[in-house]
Amino acid sequence: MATIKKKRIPGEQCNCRCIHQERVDAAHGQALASRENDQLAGLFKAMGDPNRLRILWALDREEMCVCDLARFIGVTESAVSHQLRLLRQLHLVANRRKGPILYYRLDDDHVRSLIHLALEHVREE
Amino acid sequence: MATIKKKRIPGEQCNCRCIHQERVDAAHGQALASRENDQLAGLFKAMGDPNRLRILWALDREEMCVCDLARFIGVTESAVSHQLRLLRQLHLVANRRKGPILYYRLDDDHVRSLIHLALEHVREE
DNA sequence: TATATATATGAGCAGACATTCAGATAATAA
DNA sequence: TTATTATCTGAATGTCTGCTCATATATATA
Repeated sequence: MATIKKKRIPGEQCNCRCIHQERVDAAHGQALASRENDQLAGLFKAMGDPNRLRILWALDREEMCVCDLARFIGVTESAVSHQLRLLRQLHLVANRRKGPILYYRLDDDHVRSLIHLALEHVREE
Repeated sequence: MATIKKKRIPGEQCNCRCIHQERVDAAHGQALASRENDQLAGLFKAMGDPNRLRILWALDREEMCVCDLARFIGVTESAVSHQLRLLRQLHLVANRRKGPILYYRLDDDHVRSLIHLALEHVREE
């Protein structure tokens, strides 16, 4: 019996594998909606950059302006501004204006909890 | 008074900004060690990919083999295997062998908590 | 008005990353 | 042994991303 050439055709899948179809079906049934999964991944990804994480960790203590944060993590204010925009869009940080200065703070208690929970995991090993 | 050209020299920073030096110092004093910050970011980043998140979410229900997961998320088994290696290294998943088949499962309850906590944040808006 | 400062934005680039393909291992059965 | 299957690994590749630079916008002051 000749080996069947298994080229993957998009949308199709061969059945010559050890698939537990009932598990795959169950997983599909329970899976998050694609949009929600992406939102969730987006949140984790936002927290998954060392510098953004430094920003969040710092803002957990007290509010800081862009200049402060730039000095703190050692990058340009532009870089910080770009990152803050992303964090703002995800409702992770918020700001208040005092004259020309914008003071940033954490926007959500979930962030705190997420960081501390993750820290537990990391410190466990 | 002529404007001073502000080229950033690595390691140096100008003092002509609205820096709240005491906040920067406090932030430095409280900051996570660089290594720990990177580990934490690594964990979030690992959870910050849509397909890896799908894997974790699925394994939260029941253990699955590589083939199942590949079929479930619609990528090659190779892709899943690469992702599982990363998740294994971070102690997010573990496996048990049954003959030639490796059954993967979540390795840590923190993962569950992290996902559900993050979901709360996402669903809040 | 003009000037200075704090922040934001867009372009461009170098490095990181997720995927696929081809081939290597590991386990099982004939 | 050989053949088959499940998984893993390395290389190649196209895409994403985080940074800097240059510039624009917004606020305050002279």
